[in-house]
Amino acid sequence: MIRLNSKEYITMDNNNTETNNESVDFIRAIIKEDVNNSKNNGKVVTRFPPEPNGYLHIGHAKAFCLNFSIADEFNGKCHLRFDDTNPVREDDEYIHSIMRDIKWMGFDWGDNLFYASDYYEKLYDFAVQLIKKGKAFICDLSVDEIKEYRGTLTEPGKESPYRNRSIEENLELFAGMRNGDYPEGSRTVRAKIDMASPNIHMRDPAIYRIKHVRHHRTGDEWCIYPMYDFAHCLSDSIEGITHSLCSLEFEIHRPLYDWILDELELESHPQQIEFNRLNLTYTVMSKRKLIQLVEEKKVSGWDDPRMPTLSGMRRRGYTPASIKEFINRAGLTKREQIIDVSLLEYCVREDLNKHTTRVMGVLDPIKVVITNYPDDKIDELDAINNPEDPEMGSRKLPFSKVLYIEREDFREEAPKKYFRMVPGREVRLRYAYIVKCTGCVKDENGNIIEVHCTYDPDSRGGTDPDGRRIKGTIHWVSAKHAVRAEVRLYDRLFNTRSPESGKGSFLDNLNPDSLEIRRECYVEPGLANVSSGELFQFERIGYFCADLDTTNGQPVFNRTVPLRDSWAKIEKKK
RNA sequence: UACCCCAUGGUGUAAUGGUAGCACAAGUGGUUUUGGUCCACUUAGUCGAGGUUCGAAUCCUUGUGGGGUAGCCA
Repeated sequence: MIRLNSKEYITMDNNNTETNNESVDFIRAIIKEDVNNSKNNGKVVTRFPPEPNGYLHIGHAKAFCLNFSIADEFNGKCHLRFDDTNPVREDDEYIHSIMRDIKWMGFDWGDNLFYASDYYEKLYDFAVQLIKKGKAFICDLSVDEIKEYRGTLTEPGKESPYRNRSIEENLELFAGMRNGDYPEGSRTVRAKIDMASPNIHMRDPAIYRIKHVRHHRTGDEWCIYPMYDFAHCLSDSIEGITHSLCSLEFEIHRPLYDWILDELELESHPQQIEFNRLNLTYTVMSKRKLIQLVEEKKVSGWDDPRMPTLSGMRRRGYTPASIKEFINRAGLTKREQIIDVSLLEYCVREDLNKHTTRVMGVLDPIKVVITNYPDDKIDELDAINNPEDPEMGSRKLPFSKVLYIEREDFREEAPKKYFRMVPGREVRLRYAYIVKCTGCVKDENGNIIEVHCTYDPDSRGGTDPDGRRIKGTIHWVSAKHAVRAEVRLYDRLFNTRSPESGKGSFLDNLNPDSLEIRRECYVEPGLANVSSGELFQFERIGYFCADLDTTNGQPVFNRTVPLRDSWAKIEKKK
């Protein structure tokens, strides 16, 4: 999107710019309205508030793309705030990975880096204020008792016997809690709201608990920590957030969010707006399940290329542009969304098609001998780097008597519509020559070990001099010049559309064939010294990304996504 | 069973009381030195019942279906 002025927005890839009737999602509509009404003096401040207890996945990407993009579109700011209010689950390791992933996606929080733990002192003071107002109390009920007193979804709760302690006593006990006088679990601070509320979150919710646990940033300074519901709204308010965007499951927390800010009579009262989480078919997204995959070694780690984490997707070869495009296309509403992974795949292909260099690589090699080609001759042929972008130029490819082609590109008997290498027929070797297959050589077990053909010297470059139409074109590499490579073929991690639903464990739905490693692949010589992260299209096969495990002269490629394959569809139908 | 939210082709999403459109997926054909890309076309939708209105996907009532909520997690 391009900002025209403070009120009007158009998209570039849409040529009805003059009509300017592009629809916006409901959140942008609300914010636009607020800006038009000069609410918050027309300012927009959003925030992305991850808890540093895990790696970011594409669902988080939706949230931070939203927050950063909106800030950008409305000339505002987006804060990065680590919601580090529960020291038992959090660690610095995650802070680094989260910042890395957000930067990789192309967003910048500038100076606006915050931690909820920076506000512990302020938050403590706010709790004291609430106590002084008679709106919070120290409760000595145990976890089990609190649960019992809370009531159920259908029955109201009972008031805590400690609910009517004097303000003085509450203040004294709270100071004691902070001072470390009491063991964990012995007391909590609770907001005094309404034990009969139909919304359970309003039944005197805990706002502080005792944890004698070292915090990754504040160390041993504190042994009481604020709960999410208390810390989050106040952190938002302290930072002057105008629109606090979160996912749907927090909808029911909104009355509490507002209650706390109202009781404290804070000037800055951000508006919480909830949106739908992003879910993908054939994928699990919950942090718990992703941890399980890592811990039970179902994948190699958080950055396994099959994981929906940003670090996994980066390693797999997904680009930030393709992920953003996908998120934009997925949309934003209040309905539960389960998006087909095929849309994600479409978005990567779309981006990679435009930008990656074409190369030739043979993943399942079989030797081809051009019987009428001179033994020692080496030809240099021109190959176009990207037909979508002439500016990417061309490169030289060595050609010689012995080549490798894909095993599936040769058949002794051709099925209908098969136009690759078949005895007696012609096929084009891409950018090289038209060759005629003359037969094959088998070992004692009947396995084909070599294919023979003759070439037409007049067809250099792959042209057909006398205008005969050659339907098939196949890729190849010169055996003498080829570089051996390892290729890792990834498929979806699960073989059911919603691996999280159904009877058994989601692990029952793991796809046993989600990773296939091919160690004897041959790629064109220019790929000998690729560096990790480089992206390519292997012609006729798919998009590949040089893996972290690549060492000089020994490339390892990850398949990001295969090319669409209409031949596979034809074959499947039969 | 209480409260809250949601309901448009297979999937996702527009239409904000006035012609139900787009994308992905699926299918058919064309172009092609990648069975890729690109192009054209086809299939397919407003959860049900009432009501308001000249007119309802949109507003109201109600039913049904899906989701969320009973951490001293976020």
